[in-house]
Amino acid sequence: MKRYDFYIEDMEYFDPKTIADSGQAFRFTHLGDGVYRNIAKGQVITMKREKNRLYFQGLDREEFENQWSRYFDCHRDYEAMRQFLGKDPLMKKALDYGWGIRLLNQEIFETLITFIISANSHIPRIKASVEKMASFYGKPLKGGQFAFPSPKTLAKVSPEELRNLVKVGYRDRYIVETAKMVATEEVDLETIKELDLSKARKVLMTLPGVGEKVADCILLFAYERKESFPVDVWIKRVMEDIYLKEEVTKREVATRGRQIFGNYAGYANQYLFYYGRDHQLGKKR
DNA sequence: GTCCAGGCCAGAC
DNA sequence: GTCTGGCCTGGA
Repeated sequence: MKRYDFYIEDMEYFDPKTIADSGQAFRFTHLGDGVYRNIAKGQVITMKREKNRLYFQGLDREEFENQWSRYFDCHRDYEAMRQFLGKDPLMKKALDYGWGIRLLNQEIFETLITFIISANSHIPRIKASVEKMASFYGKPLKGGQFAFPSPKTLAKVSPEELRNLVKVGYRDRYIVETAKMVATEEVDLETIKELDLSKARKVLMTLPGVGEKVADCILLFAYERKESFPVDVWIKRVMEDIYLKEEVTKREVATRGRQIFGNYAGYANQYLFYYGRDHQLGKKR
């Protein structure tokens, strides 16, 4: 990176490209030459990994330590996690393949809405919708970028407008209704932090457009519930093929996933997803 | 033209 | 509680 504000040396298991492609966040963009831009927390930052150095621009070292370190999950011991998960052969491969994944700790409302959008969709389309949503309703940031809109703002948008402008399809009313429930604090996203996993899940699922899978994603990617195990089609295929050796319901896959991987279930999930999807694991011909 | 993708919801049993 | 069909949209 030609210009940077600071760099971190010898940071293991941190690769912007892998994070950008891991399907947990939708505002990473490859600007070319290995430089990635991300927008979060009202900031636009760019980063690049070159060998053992991780270059950052748009924030200084102090900001990284105070505000971004947790976002990038830097307070967790990835070595210990990899030791624990690496005991089985498939997971070992998945850990190597997705070596640079961080399990991000993102903003709650943004994660909630983007994962409602993600239902029955795919990454390029989700990203396009989220970018449009930000540019139409978000606060302007530097470089012509936009922050993710607030609950209040989205609560006031009409579903028709959302559908036409942001191309979210039938999820339009889910988004507006959910934004309303958050804006009025009918559902308080902060107090969910205090609840145990199953209770938190239930509360999230009272929001329209949030089912089991989306709730588990929000818990994992925004609430730091690393024992959460979201089950999408890829995880289901991989788990049935490699671990369970039988076809079961998604709910059963989630339960058994948490049993097998314990407190690291969320990490296992992320590596399996990234590896399984790229290798088309368990896909029926 | 047909098919389907990181699911959710409503309605029927 | 479990199962089924319908659903926006865009790209293969």
